[in-house]
Amino acid sequence: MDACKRRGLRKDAEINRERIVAAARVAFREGGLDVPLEEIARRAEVNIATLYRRFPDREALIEAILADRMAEFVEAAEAAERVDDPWEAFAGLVEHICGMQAADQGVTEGFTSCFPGEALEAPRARALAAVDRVIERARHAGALRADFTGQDLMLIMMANAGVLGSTRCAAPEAWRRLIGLILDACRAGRADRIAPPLPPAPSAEDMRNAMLTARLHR
Amino acid sequence: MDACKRRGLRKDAEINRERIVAAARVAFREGGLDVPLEEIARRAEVNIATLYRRFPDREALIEAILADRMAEFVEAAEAAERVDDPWEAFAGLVEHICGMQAADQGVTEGFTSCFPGEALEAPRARALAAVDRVIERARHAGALRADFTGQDLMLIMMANAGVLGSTRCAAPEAWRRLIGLILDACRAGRADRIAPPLPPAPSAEDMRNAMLTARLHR
DNA sequence: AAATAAGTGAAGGATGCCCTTCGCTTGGAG
DNA sequence: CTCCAAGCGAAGGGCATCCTTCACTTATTT
Repeated sequence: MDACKRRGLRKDAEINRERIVAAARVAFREGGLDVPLEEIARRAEVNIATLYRRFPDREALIEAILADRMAEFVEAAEAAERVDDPWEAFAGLVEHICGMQAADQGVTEGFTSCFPGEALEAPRARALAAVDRVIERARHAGALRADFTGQDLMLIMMANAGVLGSTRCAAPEAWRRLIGLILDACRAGRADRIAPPLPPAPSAEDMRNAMLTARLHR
Repeated sequence: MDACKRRGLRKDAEINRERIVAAARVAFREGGLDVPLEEIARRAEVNIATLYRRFPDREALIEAILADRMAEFVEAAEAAERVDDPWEAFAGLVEHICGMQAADQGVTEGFTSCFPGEALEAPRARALAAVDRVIERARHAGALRADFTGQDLMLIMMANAGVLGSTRCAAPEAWRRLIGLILDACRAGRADRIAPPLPPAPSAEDMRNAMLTARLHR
């Protein structure tokens, strides 16, 4: 009764809600986070007003859809912690994350342009913490280059997003080549030319703000 | 008289044209290729109709602006051919190209989303030919990993575009870190894990078509 | 200096998307 | 069975951007 938030939904409304969520999942996956909401309503065979009643704005809908993708992110990161070989843990995690981006355009945009919505903050922080532990372990094991940081992983995700944006249709496997190259670069002892570290290493906070403003500017 | 295409321009019209071009150069650099044409007209202190009279559509304007960026691309690639050390030639060229992307958002979008406009086809082909020669030389000198191809350079540009899209404001030097990493990966003999080559290597034609359609879809 | 070809700007459809309103319909409790 | 709160769809207001039209102005030519 008092329990969950929306369990006061009438049965038909609940059905419609599921139709919307399902349609949005597909639409965001295939068309990115900017697809017209009206298209989502059409795919759900539901009136646009119904969509707006259930989700006050686009952000709310995105949040609902991205929630379980984010959960997968958390799970993948924590699973990587349990992989024995530190390098395999790291490399496998990178591949998993980038694979998620490749499989879902909404993930690509949502994870790199900004991490929208407060509801996703907690799982996101949890995932990043696990990721950091995986990175630290690989570094200390001497498998991962010593100057690698969590910021670099963000960089990799952004780079992957760029490749996917241009090749998703024509060469949907091209991203594998990119992260193959990058993983080569990440192995410890491989570098005799040192890639410059990010200069004064902008804080995660700065990054986040910049991402938000960047998104608004468009 | 019959000679050049637009040398029939009246003097005031020529002046206005220059104002438009100058404004567009700045606007595309700072805001990307999607800036409203009305904003360009405003910056040029010219009526929107004047802009449309001179450039029938956005593509025509983009073509005019990107022409000299493309010329710089050609020049950089051919200059790299004259650099003695094959690796320095290659690495310097990659840095130059990515630096152009970093300096100009219009270049970032124009060079990776698609290469718009027939007028740019010729210089583009010329640049890519020179790039290929630089790559071949570095490979044969044993400096560049044996499996590196011209496609990989495209991949690098796309990856760089992705990083720039998310960091241009907050961390405008972040891209250097990415290409530092990637260049590490490109040195010959560095790879004991082989990055998978692009599978059946989609033809340049396929790539191009996909880029065009991708652009249309947005 | 007048004629005329060319250029200019203000205004105005057309489209596509966001989001809201309002009268009708319907599920489900009494 | 009846009732009504909740849900629904059709229609529409608002805004941004693209691109065009047309009456007026200005540069050049004779």
